[in-house]
Amino acid sequence: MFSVSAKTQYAIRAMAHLARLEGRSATASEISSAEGIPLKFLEGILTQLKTVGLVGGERGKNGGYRITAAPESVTMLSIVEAMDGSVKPVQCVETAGACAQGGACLPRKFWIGLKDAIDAYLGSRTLKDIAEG
Amino acid sequence: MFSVSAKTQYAIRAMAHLARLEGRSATASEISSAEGIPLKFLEGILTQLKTVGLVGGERGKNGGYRITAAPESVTMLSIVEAMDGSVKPVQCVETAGACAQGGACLPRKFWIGLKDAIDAYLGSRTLKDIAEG
DNA sequence: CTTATTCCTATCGACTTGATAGGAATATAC
DNA sequence: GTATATTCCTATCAAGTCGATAGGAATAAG
Repeated sequence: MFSVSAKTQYAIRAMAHLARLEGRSATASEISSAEGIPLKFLEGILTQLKTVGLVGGERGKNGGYRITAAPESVTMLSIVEAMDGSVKPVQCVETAGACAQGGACLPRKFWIGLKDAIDAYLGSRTLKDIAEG
Repeated sequence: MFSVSAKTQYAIRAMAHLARLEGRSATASEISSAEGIPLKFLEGILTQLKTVGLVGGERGKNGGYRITAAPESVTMLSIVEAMDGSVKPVQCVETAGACAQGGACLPRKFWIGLKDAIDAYLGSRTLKDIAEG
């Protein structure tokens, strides 16, 4: 239950790898072999991390990826959300009007509480906690 | 991310239905039509809830299902675990020795912390909170 | 112009999930 | 003891998701 996708786990490893480089860049190939992540799969992950601005990519020879912020300012939540979207135990946590019971819907409050608990945890931990800088 | 299966959502609705009956029994058919849950699917869910002891089932004519404990003593965690197993963001949260880094593995500590946060929330809410008894 | 790299799109097999179907076991009622 | 209502067991199915692979286009350095 509540298992995390391989994609997200890979993303965290990749981000931790880049964090240890302190701003220097690494190619997808380097990260792939260092962290044991399938290259082509990793490419997609890095592209995704790039679109949300967590990493920067430079094309062409001598290109590569670099982290764009200090590890202590990158929350785990931002990485998880970049991969698998926002925490949403049930669909209706985002659509207030969907339920017939409206604001009085107890299950909805329950699920929103769960989302908040998860977001709070993931939002309070940073890459620095993981990368052992 | 972290979406809850339809099965678990159905199970909660079914349990809430039984909770409002205060110990009286209901057939799967009744619950199915009252809560809008596919009958055959629901049967499997109730069987599963029975194996963990959350409900009792009586066969034959005039049979049905009844809740076995007071709603305020049934945690949401127990229902969720009955449906989809224990909260386990990554495999290694249960197998301490799997990781090469052993006890020093920071990601593992991170995931265990997430599990603990989720378990704490789900364990602190009960059926009573949902069923508006 | 060659080479190394990011980036884009398509595809694949395996697995999971929600749902359906048929029927066996069991208990009640008449 | 037969009909009926119900739980319970097993098998199956379609659709979707996921992890992974493949080929190649765009881009930049030298």
